[in-house]
Amino acid sequence: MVDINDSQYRASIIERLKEAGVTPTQQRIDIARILFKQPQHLSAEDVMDLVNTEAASVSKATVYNTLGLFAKCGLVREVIVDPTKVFYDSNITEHHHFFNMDTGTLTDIHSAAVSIDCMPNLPEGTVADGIDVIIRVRQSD
Amino acid sequence: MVDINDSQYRASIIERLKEAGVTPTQQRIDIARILFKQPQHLSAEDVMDLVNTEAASVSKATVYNTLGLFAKCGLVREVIVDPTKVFYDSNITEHHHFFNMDTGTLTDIHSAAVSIDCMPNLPEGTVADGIDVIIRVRQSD
DNA sequence: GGTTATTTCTAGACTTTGTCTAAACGTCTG
DNA sequence: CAGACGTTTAGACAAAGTCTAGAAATAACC
Repeated sequence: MVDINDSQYRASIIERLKEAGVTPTQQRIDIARILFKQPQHLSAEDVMDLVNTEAASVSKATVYNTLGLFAKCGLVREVIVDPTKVFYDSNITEHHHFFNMDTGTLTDIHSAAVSIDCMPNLPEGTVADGIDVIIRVRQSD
Repeated sequence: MVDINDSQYRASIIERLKEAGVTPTQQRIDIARILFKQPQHLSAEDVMDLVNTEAASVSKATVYNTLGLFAKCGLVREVIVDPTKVFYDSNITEHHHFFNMDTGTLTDIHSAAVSIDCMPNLPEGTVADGIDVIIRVRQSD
């Protein structure tokens, strides 16, 4: 388990933000430290709660702006499966998801476990941006 | 193009609702007539507008309740791709979707064009409910 | 037919996620 | 120091969808 307050971890976060072309401000570092601690799926509200549990306090607007910015820069991936909220996935390697509709939980599917064997023709005048495969599951017990 | 007011069409709608175990009330018929007119992707608001364009007037709560009921009974399929609203797809045959992020438009992908070659192991204590494949696209021009 | 019981529908209040705005704050540069 | 630019903030706002309590159908029973 990564220690969020470790200074080397902090330095690596700053480096990662810079590489993505994002100015590493205090608030962005606070948010990034929580997101990148481990591969996970967090809603904006989860991030708000986690970042404000510690000393730091980041406003709602900044949390939303930052998550949107991170998504745009490829630092996190937006996962849209729950009509009530967006999940931000800190694992940006190619993979897919199980979504448990009863618990609202996401679980990763290793990329190799699923393969799209032929790419369908895209609609006129469009380019592909990403492929999401979501397997919806329910509790059996 | 199906005429929504055709009495045979109306009778077939009622039959379809009954088969799905849904009591065919006036409001449900009004909504179903619009949905099943052709394979399409409509938001709850789209349905509200369309159903209230005609003579009939159906309340917001009923539109939401009815769409939820239809989805539960397998008469329509919920498509969750846009964080701001749910789409209801009147095509319930197996297929997938392109989602144009610039226009907010859904387009069908014929089922055969994509194949999931091996079903990954589901999480403990769950059963599969459905597989969604979404290819996100952007305008190239 | 008349009287209950049950389901469905409705208006409008409410909740929740997320956006917008305008001001304040920071940082960098000349 | 002063101005310019990017970032953060509180709080107002917007939009999708839910909830509630009563009205209106519908069905069930005598």
